[in-house]
Order: sequence, then C-alpha cells, then structure tokens
Amino acid sequence: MSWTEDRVETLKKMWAEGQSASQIAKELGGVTRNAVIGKVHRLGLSNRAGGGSTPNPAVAAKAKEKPAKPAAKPKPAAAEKKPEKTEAAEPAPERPAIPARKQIIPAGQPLPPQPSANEISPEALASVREVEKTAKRISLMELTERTCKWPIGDPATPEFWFCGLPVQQGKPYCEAHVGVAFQPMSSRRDRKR
DNA sequence: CCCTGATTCGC
DNA sequence: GCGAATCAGG
Repeated sequence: MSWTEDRVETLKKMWAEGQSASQIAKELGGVTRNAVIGKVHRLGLSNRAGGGSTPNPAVAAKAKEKPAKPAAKPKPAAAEKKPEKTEAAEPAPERPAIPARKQIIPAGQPLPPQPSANEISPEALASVREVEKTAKRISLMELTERTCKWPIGDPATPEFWFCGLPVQQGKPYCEAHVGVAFQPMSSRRDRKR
C-alpha cells in the first residue's frame, strides 16, 4: 500500500478528528499504526493543533531532551522473531505452581450483585451473552489485574467461573461487562418489564 | 497486559 | 519517503 492522495486525506481527516493512529491504520488497511504515525510526522501534523499556533500549553512543556545516541545500536538479542506457534492439540492443564500466597487477589472489590435480566438494556444483555460464549472461563486463581472479574454462575457450584477477557483499561471488567455493571441511573429507571 | 504517540534509522 | 523497531508513557 502506498500513500495515495485519497489515503492521505483520510489520514488527515481522522487525525484531525482525534482518532488514534491504530484506528486510522485499521480504517485505511494495509498499514500499521507505526506507518500512520510516521506519515503524520512527515506531514508535519504531529501536533493535533491545526492552525499553526500552539493552543496546547502542554506541548511547550513537552520539549524533551534528545540524549544524542552515541554510535552503537543497543541491539539486545535477536532472540525473538517469529514465535512460530506450534499447535498442540492438547489442553495441557498447566499448573503454574502457585508462587507463595501472593496469588491472592488483593483488590477485594465486592463483587457486584448480578443485575436482574430485566434491569439491563437489551443491547448490553445481548453483548454479554455473546461474550460469555467466548469468555476465557478462568478460575479465581487465574484472575489478574487485567482479566475481567465478572463472575458467572453460582459460586457454590463447580461450574463457577470468571469471564477473564481483557479488561477495559482501568475497570475491573471487560467492555461488555462494564456495560452491564455501570448502568446510568437514567437508563435503569423507567425500565419496564 | 492492553494501549497511546514519538523517534530513529536502514531501506 | 517509508515504516519496523524501539522508546516513553498511561
């Protein structure tokens, strides 16, 4: 793929809209976000300020010192190139060997009450059901800082598991579950059944 | 770990 | 000019 006028225009437009480089790359296709960023710089619009002036004070403070690379390129070790994933047709029930008792989940965030199905929006509910099919189905021990902690099933049951999908930055749940966990009061009210 | 943009430099 | 690799940060 090359930067045709068309694509550059899309790039400019989206960048101006505040779209992220990865989003732009995905939209354009055939390029990575790095390519997009590189192009953005070459076009001289790294600063999302269009006018030419710098309305953003943070930019001024952003002035950073350039260490001036000596000469030798700090090439660590080309140990990794293509992981070459070899498909093993076995579940391989790995036991990571619990390292001490650090494995206890610290966040004691009280688990939310499972909302009644009739209180959440149909869309959110639909997406949740969709997610639960593809969920990781991890156990309590496998919960980490960034695995969705949405509980599914009855804790008193052996089939109890947690969603486990990647969380929505910061939040304790994945996108879908954040959707049903944080319902605005406005939408919860007036919901008839 | 997921993501963001910024920079460098072989091509 | 291009963009992967890298850097720096959230």
